Amino acid sequence: MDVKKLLQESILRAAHTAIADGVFSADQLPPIVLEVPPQKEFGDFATNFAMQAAKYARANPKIIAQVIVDRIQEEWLDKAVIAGPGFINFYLKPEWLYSMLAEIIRAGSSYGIVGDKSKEKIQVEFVSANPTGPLHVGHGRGAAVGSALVNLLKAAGYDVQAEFYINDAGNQIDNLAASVNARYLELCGVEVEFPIDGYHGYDIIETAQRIINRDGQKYLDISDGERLSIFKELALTEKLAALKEDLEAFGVNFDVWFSERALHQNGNLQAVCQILKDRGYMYEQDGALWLRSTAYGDDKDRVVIRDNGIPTYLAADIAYHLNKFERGFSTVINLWGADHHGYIPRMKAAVASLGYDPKQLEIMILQMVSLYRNGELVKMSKRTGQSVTLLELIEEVGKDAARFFFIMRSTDSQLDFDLDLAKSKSNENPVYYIQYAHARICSIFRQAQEVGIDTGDLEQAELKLLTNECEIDLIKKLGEFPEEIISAAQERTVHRLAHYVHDLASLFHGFYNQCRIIGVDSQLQSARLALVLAVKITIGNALAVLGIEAPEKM
RNA sequence: CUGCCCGUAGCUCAGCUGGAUAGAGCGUUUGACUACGAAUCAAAAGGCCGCAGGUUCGAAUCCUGCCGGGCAGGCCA
Repeated sequence: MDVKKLLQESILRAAHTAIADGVFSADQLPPIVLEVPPQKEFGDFATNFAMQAAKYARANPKIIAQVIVDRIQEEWLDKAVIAGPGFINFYLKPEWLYSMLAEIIRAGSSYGIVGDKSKEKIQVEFVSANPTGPLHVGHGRGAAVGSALVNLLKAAGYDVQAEFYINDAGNQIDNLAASVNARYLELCGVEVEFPIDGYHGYDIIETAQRIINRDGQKYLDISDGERLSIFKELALTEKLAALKEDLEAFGVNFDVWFSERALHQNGNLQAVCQILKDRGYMYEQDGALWLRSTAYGDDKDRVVIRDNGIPTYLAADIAYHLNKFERGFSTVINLWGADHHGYIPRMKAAVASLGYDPKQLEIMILQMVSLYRNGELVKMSKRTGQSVTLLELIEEVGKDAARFFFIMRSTDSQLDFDLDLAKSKSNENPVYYIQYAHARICSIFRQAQEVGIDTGDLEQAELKLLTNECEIDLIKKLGEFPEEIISAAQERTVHRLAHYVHDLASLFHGFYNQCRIIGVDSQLQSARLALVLAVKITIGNALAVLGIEAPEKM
């Protein structure tokens, strides 16, 4: 079925036969990597196996290549030739393309859902923004990449859970309460000083106003402490709801919303400290409790419980990660903003101190996002410390364009987000370029139906009539989708998929302009409809992973 | 000062565990709608892959040192 696998097996067999024949000797063989050659003249697949094997065998790569070529004979293989410094190029008989195409149509919406790794539970924790204000564009990158990564890992067969860690304990929440309190008093005509670390965002005033609208000035009569604690809960509930709403509008959903406060209330912090003490990674000094994170490569040890008895953020985080691993995840992936990268060593050290392999905790750092409008950087407000909110961004450029722009770049690179480009509904926008391909295909099928063409059973069509170069290229590209999913998932690189689907759309548009579909000879017409259907399926499935709509019309 | 990320075409960026002539989009120039959606296509121009060493059959890719930009370095989160 899978030609690539067959080919790998053949190469391996040939190598073993050659060794058995005593042609060359090697106590070890490199993995057989097959790649699509950079140029078509080099065939359908190529391998550098001979060059790699040359190292172990201490022989001339070209000779090893020759030995292998001499020993490969398959009915589906047209020829294998040696090229360049020792590549072996394989030219396959075209049938494999057609059976691949038929299989895509048969698989339909499950094409690209590969493998079954459901034994492996992976958790992805992302966004986890403080519920103290609206999400901004930086969170947008995390939200888009995180949700796409979840989809990608699911497509690759893993059992995946998306989680949001709610920072509903600690300083920032007290500041939130104090800020709302100050705004409330202000609006009630009471003169107050705004808290130094307070949140200046307009949304805080709105929250205070809503409290007044609902409950009037009745909170003026109670003590400051009581009022603060009531406002804390009110604000938290409201901010959290707003967060969920914004994320849903962005196509982002979580399986679990995990409360930090719950960790405190359930005694998880004390418990984890006890475990670390027992394991010898925690000690007392200057009245505080320290994690011996230097034992696992951190620059210095870290305070976990302050000398005033209040736990640091790290304490909750350690308890949280222990909780994650106790839930049975073999891999835990955290998406963090670049400003948190300095936190990695201590977190890894904490995981190691708890007896887990730090490799089980993968931390993906997303570099900063800068917005550009009219070629100029959109500066963030000094006073509120906030840039454009995610919601504003979605309203301005649309969910799909925003997601695509966040996803299309490597997370290691800083992102220059061009607002004008993202919202232009024209040829310069890569999102619409891809969606247009999908809509165009849907239009073709509408058209076909109107003139009474039977579009059922297309996998039965005479696919071997597809012999144009652009048709062949398109089929090959379609066939790469499953392995694209696998490698993107392995490398946690969602942007690869964005590039793939763009390339696919490009090949489709080229084909479309060159080959007439409706109205040609009816056998060829069916074959081309089949091809186009497979493109629609693949684009649709790829976009689904990215969380982007595949429209029927635009 | 130390750590992490980045430096590739005018701009924004790909380039997978080292491999064949370094790619894409935008922008620029020139062409293609009296047949399926021109939000499209075809073609051209455009590169000491930051610099300097090293590793080897072979380096944009790996190592070291510089240079430039971003982000961190709290008993804040």
